Amino acid sequence: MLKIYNTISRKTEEFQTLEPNLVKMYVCGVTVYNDAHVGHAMSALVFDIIRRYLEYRGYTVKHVMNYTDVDDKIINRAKQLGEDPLKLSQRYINDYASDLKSLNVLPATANPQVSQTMPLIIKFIEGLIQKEHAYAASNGDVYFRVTSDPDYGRLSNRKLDDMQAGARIEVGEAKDHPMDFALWKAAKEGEISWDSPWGKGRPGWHIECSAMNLAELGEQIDIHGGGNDLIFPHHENEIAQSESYTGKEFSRYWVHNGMLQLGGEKMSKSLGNIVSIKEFLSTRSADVMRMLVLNGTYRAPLLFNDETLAAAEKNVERLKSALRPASSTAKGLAADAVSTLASAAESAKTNLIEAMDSDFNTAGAVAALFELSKAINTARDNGATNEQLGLAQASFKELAGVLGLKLEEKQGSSDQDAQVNALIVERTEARKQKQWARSDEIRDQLKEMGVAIEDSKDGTTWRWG
RNA sequence: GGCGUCGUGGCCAAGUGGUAAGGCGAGGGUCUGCAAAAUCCUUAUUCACGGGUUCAAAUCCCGUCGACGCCUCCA
Repeated sequence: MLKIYNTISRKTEEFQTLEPNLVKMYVCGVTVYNDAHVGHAMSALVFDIIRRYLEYRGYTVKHVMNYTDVDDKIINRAKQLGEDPLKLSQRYINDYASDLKSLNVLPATANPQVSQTMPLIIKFIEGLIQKEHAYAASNGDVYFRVTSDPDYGRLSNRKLDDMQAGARIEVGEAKDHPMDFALWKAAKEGEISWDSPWGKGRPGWHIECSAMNLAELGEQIDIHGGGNDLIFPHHENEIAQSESYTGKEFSRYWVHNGMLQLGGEKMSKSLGNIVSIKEFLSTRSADVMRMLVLNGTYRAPLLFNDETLAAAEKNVERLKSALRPASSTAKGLAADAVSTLASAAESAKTNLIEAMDSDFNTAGAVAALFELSKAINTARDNGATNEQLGLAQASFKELAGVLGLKLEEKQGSSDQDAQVNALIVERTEARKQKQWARSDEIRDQLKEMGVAIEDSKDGTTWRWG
């Protein structure tokens, strides 16, 4: 039985879907005006892992991730670059999509964009005005009336009175209540805008997600996800809008990932302590980024530093070792050793499911993979044939795949491979002659080229990496 | 100040009432010409601190200290 921590109840709850075997999951995507960073990658990976696991458990997952392509920051940046804002955002949408692909994140089943949801957004706002949850202000903005929602604040566990007490909240002149938030913003001179019953303008930040949810998944969804920095005000306001509009519970489970930490602080565009996904992938593999996430707890802050990265890198290498072929001189395993390996594969599966069922305990799931890789490697060391290893390796690969790990060895071109093979032949000859200096020289040369070699009784094997 | 998450070995991190998974690092062994990889052994009588409940607590309760996030755009 899968259990998920639900932000709104602050409890771990049994997971039950609205419809049998179907999960409707909406995850807040990014505002596209700049290169995405590894913090965004963390969030994308967390929900990719959740989605993969749900699918592994037999659910069909409708996974919606939106793009915010209309926003102040986009407008500002477009102005700086002298570029059309929608062109700019489209450029970064394509960019982010390719980042996600590089990270082996499965494409969402839908990727709605604000700019393409205008009619529904306007209709949504009109509905809220009709139900007196919103009002058009004198300045051309439309605001949501927070006092019209008796539950307002229940996701983030805040009370309107407490929030008002904060000195940082200034009462907008046009607002009836300081916490009222914009559904529609009147356009400033020369800004990109859309026609609406309230004049030219554009949507506020929160309404887009309510509208796109409705468009893609309907009135009620199973999982709503995003970074925990979105709990307030974004998700709080989404709930207020959607539930005021439909009169129904919006999302059953609210799932929030913790923030990636660089130097003890949240990585964010505004703090400037950023490593972009592209920078990361120029030196390390997608599996390493994913392993970093898997090693942690999705809800907790994730430490991004040399030590945690080095560990993740080693972990990936270690898992890869389980997939290596049998020794060419393997004599075969005795029956009892074969069944030991088979039961190791069985318990790895059981343990992985048990861990993941417990609020996506990925660290526990990875531990199950380590146990199995050890069993496989031991079997190989004891002379297992490829056939004997095959079954365990297949389940190992399947389980790693549930977590989204590819565990592929790097490939070289055939020219490069030929060059390496020639050097290996030369080195083998040198070793036969006990010319250790020459042998080690070639090994160093290969290392420079990015080739790791292993000598054993039955010869030398090598691989890129 | 308010809300929330959390504080487990050198580091990352499971474990939420019955006596500390896993990984990285470190030390030692097997293997090797030497390495590398793999594998084996060792590495927390103890879970921020102080009280309390209990036959029994890292796990529950109270308090203290500390970290991080949100309260303003943010994955």
